[in-house]
Amino acid sequence: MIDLGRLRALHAVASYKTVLAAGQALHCTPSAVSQQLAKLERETGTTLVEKDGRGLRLTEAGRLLAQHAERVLATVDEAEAALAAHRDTVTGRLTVAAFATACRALLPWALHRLASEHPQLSTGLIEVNPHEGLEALHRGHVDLAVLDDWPEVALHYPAGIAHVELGWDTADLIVPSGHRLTGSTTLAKCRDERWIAAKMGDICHEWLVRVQPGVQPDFHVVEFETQLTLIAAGLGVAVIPRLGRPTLPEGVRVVRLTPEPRRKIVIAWREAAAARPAIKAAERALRSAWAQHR
Amino acid sequence: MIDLGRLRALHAVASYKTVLAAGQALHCTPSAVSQQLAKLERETGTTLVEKDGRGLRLTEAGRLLAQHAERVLATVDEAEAALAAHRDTVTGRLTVAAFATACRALLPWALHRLASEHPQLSTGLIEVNPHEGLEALHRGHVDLAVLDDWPEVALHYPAGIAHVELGWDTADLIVPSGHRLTGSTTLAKCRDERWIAAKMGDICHEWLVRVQPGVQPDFHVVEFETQLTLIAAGLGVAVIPRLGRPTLPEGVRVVRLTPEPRRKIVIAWREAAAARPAIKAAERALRSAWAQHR
DNA sequence: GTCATGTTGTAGCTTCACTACATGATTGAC
DNA sequence: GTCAATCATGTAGTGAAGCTACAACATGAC
Repeated sequence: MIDLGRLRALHAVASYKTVLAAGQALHCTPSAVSQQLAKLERETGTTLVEKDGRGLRLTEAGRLLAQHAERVLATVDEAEAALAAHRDTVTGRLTVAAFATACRALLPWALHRLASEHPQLSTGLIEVNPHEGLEALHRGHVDLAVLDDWPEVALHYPAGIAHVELGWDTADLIVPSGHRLTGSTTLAKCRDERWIAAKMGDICHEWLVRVQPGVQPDFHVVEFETQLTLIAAGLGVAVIPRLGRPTLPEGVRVVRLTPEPRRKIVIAWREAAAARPAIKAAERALRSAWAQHR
Repeated sequence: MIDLGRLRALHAVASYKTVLAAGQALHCTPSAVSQQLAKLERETGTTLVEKDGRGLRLTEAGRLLAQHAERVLATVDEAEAALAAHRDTVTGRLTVAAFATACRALLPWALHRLASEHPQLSTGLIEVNPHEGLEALHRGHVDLAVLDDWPEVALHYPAGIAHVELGWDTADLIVPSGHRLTGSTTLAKCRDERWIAAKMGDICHEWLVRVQPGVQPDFHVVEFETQLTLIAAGLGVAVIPRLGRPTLPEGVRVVRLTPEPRRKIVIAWREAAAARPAIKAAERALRSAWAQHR
């Protein structure tokens, strides 16, 4: 198949009339242009130029090919321009993975903002736990992950995954209204409580048994809304983060813990996609949603 | 500017999904394809592919560029196809130079035939003497020349000019009706005649003074029609070729010469343009016109 | 004729692209 | 869990291709 350099040479000669001028336009010597033309003629088996006095003249075939060369070069230009524009455009599809409470408390606002500011971007969301999120990110099933990272159960970020801190979310102990504990306390003092926690394997569950060795939760439910109902019924206590926490029902009370249990909220993406404008725009939108939440 | 080979690699990967298959399609190793992609990414400053399990997945930018690559490659294909079609098509513009009597006796038929058989070909004609014809040919002012070549004043064909014989044209001595010579004669026996010839510098004039040393024509007119009128008026004799000779007026007679003065009718073209279909078609048309003339 | 302007061929250097092979990652079967 | 199959990619080496500098040649103006 024809080489682009040859077409450029032919097109330059067609435009500038002489090999010398074409060479200047292409930033090379006339000899190089002449050689390119000779090779193009050999490769196409066609006479493209003829001598005309001191200069050259294109044959019919040369003019024909030069016209097509112009189209080819224009198409290549378009491709480059489109790519350059793409580099600066928030576009395409962005799928986000996020942990449950972020899905409720942050993503609706962030995705709405993204959609309104960048109509060319289409978005998707899946709820995941942090491990699933990193996996999905790594495998390319999602483009961005919003993860909660408990220091005590620190996440391991695989190579090729970049992450940045969005902020810190504090969790409180939630107890039934008539509970003996008030004001603030430490986890150690709660050792004998009946615990309500997420299911085994869930990071909140992991965190609890890590932070409070020996704890054996009696109730395993995922949704905080349900946990709160169980607490209100006096069945136990739970540690529930503030982000996305439902309005507290009657019959429960907040007890602050010291030290405060905190989880880091993290945004992660593939380093390979770091330059993508949609990623950066999504980070901005998430920060905006985070600020609004606080 | 983007290189075609790289675009081909990207397009193949987009089509075949794996570097391996793309390599097979492009008849090279997967390593080569991989290197091309890596260079394309470096050159564009864009991430085009991402790992996806054992294979690859194109990024948004990759898909975008692959789409454009498809257009570019299609445009290049069109260019090649157009050139190939052009190679087999009698098209463009063909300018012919011919000597005076050929212009009258051959070219009308030949050009008419060319025009009717090849509507895409546009033609032009200029009347020249053989030297002018070769010059015009050499300089590219015309694409084909029809020349008369008197053996005694043989033409010199510059390098790069090809020629082929079309046929031989005989000339006769034309004398007033009452002239002493009849039947046939030799030029030597006409030494004392009053000569009517073309202008100095014209090849017919050159030929006469070369063949008949010492001859000093008294009348110098270019057109044979006029020469015949002068002969009919009894003012002299002339040697007039048969090709394109006007109908003889009253008052003149043909005297055959021995040996017969003959000129070779030649078609010439630039070797560089020899492969052009229009040149070959024009030769065929001229041969047809020549056969018709005889 | 001489000079300015152009094209083109040649030798040599540099760059580029490809292959062969090795390495590393992932998947699915057992 | 291990192993084999599949695939991408990095590296070293090799051969080809492109470019430059220079020379040779052609043309046109004066």
